[in-house]
Amino acid sequence: MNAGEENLLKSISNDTLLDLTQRYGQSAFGFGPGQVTGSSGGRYPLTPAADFLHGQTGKSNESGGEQTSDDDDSFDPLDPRKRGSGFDDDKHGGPLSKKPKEQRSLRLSINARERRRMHDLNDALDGLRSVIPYAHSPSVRKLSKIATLLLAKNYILMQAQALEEMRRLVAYLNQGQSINSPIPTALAPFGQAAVYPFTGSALATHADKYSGTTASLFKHHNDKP
DNA sequence: TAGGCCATCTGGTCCT
DNA sequence: AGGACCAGATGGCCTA
Repeated sequence: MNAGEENLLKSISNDTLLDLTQRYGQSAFGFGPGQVTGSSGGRYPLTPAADFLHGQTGKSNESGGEQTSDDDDSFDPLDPRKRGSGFDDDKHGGPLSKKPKEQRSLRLSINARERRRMHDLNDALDGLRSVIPYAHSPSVRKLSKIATLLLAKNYILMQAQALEEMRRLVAYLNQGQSINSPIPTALAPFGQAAVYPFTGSALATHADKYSGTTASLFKHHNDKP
């Protein structure tokens, strides 16, 4: 882990998590060990396990060319979300319009493959979104890619740390000490520092970098003027 | 209107 | 040779 990453990890703060909690509501962060927020929102209907499996199998299914030939995938130039730069569009006189038919065909094939690859990547990101703790509500804006990765990374770190604290607690109890004896300093913050171990605000920092403000990441869709 | 985010195209590189 | 991966470029949509 390099210094930048370390700084990032250390900087996920209680404040940031508190902020997320407030924005998404308590239910979105009602996760203890073993409890991931329910993905009952309409957008992420799969269970985490099922979705993970889907993510694992989806790539092989789709990339295997199960149903898509190179040129007949779901690309729709009229769909605003699927429109690209249009360089292969004769109407725009792109480079491909001047190339031999064979080269153009090859290019289209490569483009289709790349599109599928990116769709697989996005499917995997959706799967990741579905298992990290934030409000999976249709009224909440979907996490951006970068926010998804940052949140997931820190969620993993928090879980790992919580697990470690749990192990230490079990070891301590197994030593036969009275439960009424003073809790060691190391265990005193269990449930707080263990779950929210970091100080600073790297997520906010990165969110600011990529989104302008942290708040913009979690804005509600129906917050329209 | 500017900035953020995204999908797509494209050419280059690496791998099998 | 063909496919996967990557990064840059481009243009569209959305929001503050």
